[in-house]
Amino acid sequence: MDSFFAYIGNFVRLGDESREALAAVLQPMNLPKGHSLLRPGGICQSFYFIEKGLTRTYYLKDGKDITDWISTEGSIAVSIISFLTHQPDIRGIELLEPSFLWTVSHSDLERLYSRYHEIERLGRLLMSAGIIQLQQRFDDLHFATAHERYRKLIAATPSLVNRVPLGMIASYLGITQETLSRIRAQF
Amino acid sequence: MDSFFAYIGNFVRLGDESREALAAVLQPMNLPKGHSLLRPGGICQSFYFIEKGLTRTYYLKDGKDITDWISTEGSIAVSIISFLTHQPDIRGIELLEPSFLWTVSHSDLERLYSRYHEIERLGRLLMSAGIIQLQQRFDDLHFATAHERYRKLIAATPSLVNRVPLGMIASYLGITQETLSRIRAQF
DNA sequence: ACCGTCTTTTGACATATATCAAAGGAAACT
DNA sequence: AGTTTCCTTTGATATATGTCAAAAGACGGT
Repeated sequence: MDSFFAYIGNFVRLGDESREALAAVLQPMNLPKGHSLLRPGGICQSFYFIEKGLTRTYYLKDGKDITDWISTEGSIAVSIISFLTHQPDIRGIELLEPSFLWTVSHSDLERLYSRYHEIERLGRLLMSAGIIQLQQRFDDLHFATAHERYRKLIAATPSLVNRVPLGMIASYLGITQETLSRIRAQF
Repeated sequence: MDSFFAYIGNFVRLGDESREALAAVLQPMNLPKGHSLLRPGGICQSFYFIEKGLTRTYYLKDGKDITDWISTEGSIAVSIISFLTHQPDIRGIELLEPSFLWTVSHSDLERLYSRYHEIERLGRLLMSAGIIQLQQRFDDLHFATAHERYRKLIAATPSLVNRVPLGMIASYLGITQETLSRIRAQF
């Protein structure tokens, strides 16, 4: 639980009351590799803070499996559009490694938002951080070559190369597995 | 001002007090075509609600002018990373048509966030809507062809074709002007 | 109405990446 | 250890899009 609050601490300093209220809704989960947190086409009812482990968000497009996002220790896994709109979305979430997660349900979070201004602020800041992340990834996809994108990814999270199958990294970068294999072959 | 509050009303129903506090910080601006709301490399100190007119957010990459976002009547123009982080960013904002805008400064907004839980909530919901928009655009860039992206854009906002130069639409779609011209030539 | 500037189209060619196919390796299960 | 399944590499070819260049067209100011 400390790792979760350390993460939260990057965004806001909670008072005792709201901190305890938030702690009270956290659900610990210990799950095996391959476990599905959300099936494609379902509604994302919770977000997951990853204390230990690795997840990916993915979807199927024309029969191909596309990795949309990879979440590592100390970050959050969620199907964001579904979580925010409460509508089904094509994205699913699965564990790439046995993982220890803290779960927060949408309904609990809504209740906390209404009751605690501080937590509403936390929500705003988490969303803001999400926009920044997504915008930066968007810029990369828009105007960096596949080669540059791969270099940036391994610079940011070197361990992924050994933890995530090549095909998943490739679709995350917006290229095919074959192309990534060739990029890799030239350093 | 009504158009601004109509927009806000999509997200949250403000009480009288917070509504008046928000109204009090709105600054109307009437500006000519070509006016620069933010110079590339500057810090985005405000966001702009467009009551009438058209803006684009852009940046320079390797000497090329890239249109990052186009904002039309009834939406918001802002350089989001700079606005949120208070850091300089490569993006600038300019008017593509003479426009009537409502400006909200970052510092006013921060004060309102702290004072009114309702406005903090509004901020959270605006950020959430921003993530959804950006994610959908990201998905398109990732896995729709240039042809599909162009069709979607004109389906969503047909008037843009006549209001925005081709080169700007092309870079917004992530392709060159020549490619877009050719796409257009085949319907 | 004219001139200069900005915008769009068209052409020839180059290149990055995709697709299809098959073989080689590595990991997992019994 | 052996077998199945998954993962990665390599090859040949196809395709979408980019780049460079120049002409044609539209627009705005005087």
